[in-house]
Amino acid sequence: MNKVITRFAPSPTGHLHIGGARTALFCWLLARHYGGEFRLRIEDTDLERSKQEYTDSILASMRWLGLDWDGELAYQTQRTALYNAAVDRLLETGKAYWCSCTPEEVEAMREAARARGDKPRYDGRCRDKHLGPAPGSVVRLNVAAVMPDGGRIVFDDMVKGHIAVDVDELDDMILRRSDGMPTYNMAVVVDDHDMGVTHVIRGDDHVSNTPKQILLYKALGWDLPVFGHVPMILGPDRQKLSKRHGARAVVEYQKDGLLPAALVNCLVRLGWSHGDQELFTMDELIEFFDGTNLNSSAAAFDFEKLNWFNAHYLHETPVEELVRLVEPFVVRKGLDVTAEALVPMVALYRERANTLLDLADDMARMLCPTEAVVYDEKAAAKALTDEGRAQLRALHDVFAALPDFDPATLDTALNSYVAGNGLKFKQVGPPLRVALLGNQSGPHLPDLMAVMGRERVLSRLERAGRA
RNA sequence: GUCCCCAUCGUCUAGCCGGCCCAGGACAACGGCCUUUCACGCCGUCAACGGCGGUUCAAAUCCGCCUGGGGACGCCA
Repeated sequence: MNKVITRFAPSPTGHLHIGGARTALFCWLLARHYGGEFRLRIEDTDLERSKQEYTDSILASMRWLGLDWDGELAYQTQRTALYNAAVDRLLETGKAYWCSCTPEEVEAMREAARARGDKPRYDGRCRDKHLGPAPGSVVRLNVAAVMPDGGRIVFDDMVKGHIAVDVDELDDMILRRSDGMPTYNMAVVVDDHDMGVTHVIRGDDHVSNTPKQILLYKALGWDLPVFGHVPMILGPDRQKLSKRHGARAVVEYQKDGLLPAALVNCLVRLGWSHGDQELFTMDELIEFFDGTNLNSSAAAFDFEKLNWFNAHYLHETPVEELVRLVEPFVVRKGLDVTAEALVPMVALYRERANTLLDLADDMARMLCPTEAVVYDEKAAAKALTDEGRAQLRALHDVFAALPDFDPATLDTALNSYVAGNGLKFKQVGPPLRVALLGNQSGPHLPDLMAVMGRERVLSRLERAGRA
């Protein structure tokens, strides 16, 4: 088998969204699996909507996901000579022709076709006029010249299987726009051929472009790559993913404190499987992803499952690594802590957090000024009774007098206080929790207090104990 | 409207060259265990082959139709 070359070709008109990310992931994995190349190409021929900031954002998201690319980044706007040469060749061989119809005229044709119940299309009226270049003119493909006998365009899709379309369904599409820029289908074919792409994997919104592109390969006399059209990713309501479904862009997940490993794992399972296995390391993915076991039906994105993946990877991440990852989130909350001080806190909360943002929230609850602790209404009403406050005042003095402030000492002190005063633990535990963090959940009390430190604990007990 | 694609638990999916499947795994939900709280973890329960016809001794698996969903039809990509 020749070297496998795949490519991801986003257009810089927005951030990298999860659909594109999954396509990129599949392309990357296939290339890595076969020891081939994964190329990246920026499709910026739409001068109106393409923005450098989006290119930068897409690249940043790719790096964050761990999808590195081979060779130079290609920009279509810098490759116009290539497209022009191909269009000219088509013109010379009669496989393409100049068309002087205005957009309005073409739109009228489409309307007429629609009215007849036909597929809206260009009627080919300039095909035999032998027009030359003129301002406002475009170049169109001469389908009849490429496929004189009509017939069908057939191809075997890696994920969809056998697909066939009548040549009659295709019209003389524009290859070069009046501004001299190539159209999408033209540029894609020229680029994929020039870059030696062997496997074109993309979203299945492109299946209907494929016969058109195959026509171009034929017109140019080039070998076809293998096509693979992966189904779309839908929202939880099975509708097309849109803003109202929440985060779509990879950067948003990054901001929400998701781990790239979790997003990768979640995305790869949307449309691909390896038996019953759910969790994969990158190495395993590379080993198993060979282009088979791709699912041909659309999948709904499940935020809950992403959350589960994230919690899993978060719990697996070594504490030191986690500290490094959570630090920016902690800083963003305006907290002033050193990484060193964060270590025991992260260790304490790692298992109960689902995202880095959760973890930062937990840090904030421990580190904020005493007066900023927010008491959960229900918990406070139940725990901060007159009796509860009295316990807190007594506890304050017990803890203040302790020789050490480590978990063992605190555990003993707390238990002997409870036992020595003929109390039940639930008379002391709940008020203590509310005093410390404002709510009723969290780590084991002695561990929590040891990590928070005596000063903070006493200050919080003092505040909550005030009548 | 025309063309193309798709169809297993609420969701992601395994199975789909027919019998091993009165359909397996995971998320969610629910119940329990663990626990001085909350999580984590562990155990368990609920839950699906869209409909109708064929082919066959036998169909989730093959074929047809229907229904439903999606996509495309641009001088966007």
